[in-house]
Amino acid sequence: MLSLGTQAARVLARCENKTAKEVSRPYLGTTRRFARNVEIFGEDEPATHVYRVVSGAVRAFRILHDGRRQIMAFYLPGDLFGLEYGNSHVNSAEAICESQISVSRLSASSGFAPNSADAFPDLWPLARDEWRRMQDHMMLLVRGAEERVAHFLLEMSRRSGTTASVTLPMSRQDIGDYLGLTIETVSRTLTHLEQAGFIALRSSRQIDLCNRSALARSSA
Amino acid sequence: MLSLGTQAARVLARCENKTAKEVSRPYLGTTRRFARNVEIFGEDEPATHVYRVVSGAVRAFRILHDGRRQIMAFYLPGDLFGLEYGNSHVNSAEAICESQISVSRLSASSGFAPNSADAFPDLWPLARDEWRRMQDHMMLLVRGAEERVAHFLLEMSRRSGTTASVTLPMSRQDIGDYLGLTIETVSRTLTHLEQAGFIALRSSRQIDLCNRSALARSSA
DNA sequence: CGTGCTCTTGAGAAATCTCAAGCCCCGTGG
DNA sequence: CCACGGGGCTTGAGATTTCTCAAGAGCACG
Repeated sequence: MLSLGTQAARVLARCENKTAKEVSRPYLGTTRRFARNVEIFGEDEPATHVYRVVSGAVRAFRILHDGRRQIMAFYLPGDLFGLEYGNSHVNSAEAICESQISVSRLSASSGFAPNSADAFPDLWPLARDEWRRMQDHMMLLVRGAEERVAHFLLEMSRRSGTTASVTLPMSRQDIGDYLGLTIETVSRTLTHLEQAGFIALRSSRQIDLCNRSALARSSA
Repeated sequence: MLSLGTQAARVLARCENKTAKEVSRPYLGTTRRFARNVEIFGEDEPATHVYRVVSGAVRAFRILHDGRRQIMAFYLPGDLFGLEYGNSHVNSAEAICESQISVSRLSASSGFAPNSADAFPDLWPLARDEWRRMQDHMMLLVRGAEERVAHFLLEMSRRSGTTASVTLPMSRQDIGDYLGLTIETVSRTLTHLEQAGFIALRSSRQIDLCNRSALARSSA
């Protein structure tokens, strides 16, 4: 069993209540614009940069053997992404809609050079957030369609910081590929939730959450 | 966007080709014995130790609202587990069968005290392995029953280092809770794989992999 | 006012789950 | 040595959920 020692423990403690959005190291990145469906990075590409969504939205995904696409995560404004545990990307990332992405190089060639003891507390909260999101996502994939969709709506609402209504940047296909459902099932489930009075579809991408507690019960 | 700087980049590079099993910091832990189905740590307990399986097998899981159990990971001899990103455990862990677990305290009170730059390369490969395993697991949950079971058998075979045959320490219920299937579906799928000549069930826990390539095709 | 894309809806097919029964293995005790 | 009992595993049949295939509706854009 490895021992982690005093300083690691202190660093862990320091990270504990810090979220990825609060990581406050200086920004060195340039902001780039990506059009809808344009690739930001691809699977197996060397992971040379880290990214932050300034505006818009991003999907990270993998293509399965049979051509199906599994979306591993959506990233919304403020979210960091693209930092890998290895040298190359395991997922591809694309802009879901017209997006501004802050891109910064991950290497010595940037003028800024903290030692690794400084970098560690930056990396750890990112890893933790990613891990938690993924763990929740995994739990989601073994539940019924209504639970998945209800949970998804609440997650999007929470993450976009809205209360009464949520604007989805992604298509039904994206939602389906994220939840492991077909677009038809996603659509039908939304219709059911509307008929139950839990939500109202202003338009297909604009959804009012009329009854959050009922939604939460559905997602439970 | 945060910058990671030179040393972090070097450290990442150093970690790149290191797996959890190879992490070589000194062991300080004492080896404890856990009987079948005995809890090693529980959800929400403070994460004060790190664990390594010496013999036996461990399941890490969460209980869902409705009483169902989702197994997040199995740990086999040589695997490290229980290291969390926060202060407390998110999963519970139990011995699947009679197991010896090496337990070491994760704090300053252990005599061993590397600085965090030393601890970082220990933590990072662990996080990476865990992340990869989880990502694969997630991809698995959106596929058909036969693919899930075939993949599971190959994974267990690979991880236990055997070639022709695999001995499963866990019950059908454990497998089902890991794969998001019922025990009946797991059982039926194994029967199908046997009828197809891909495997042979010596006993319910002892499975010969007669045709690995066919299995791999099934799991693809 | 078409055209193309996305979304919704329907009906039948397929996969998985649920409920129920029975089997197998193995340890225990007569 | 054999009957008994319990847990784990398998099998079956019908219910349920989700998928597939197909058609049509809504909407933005040229």
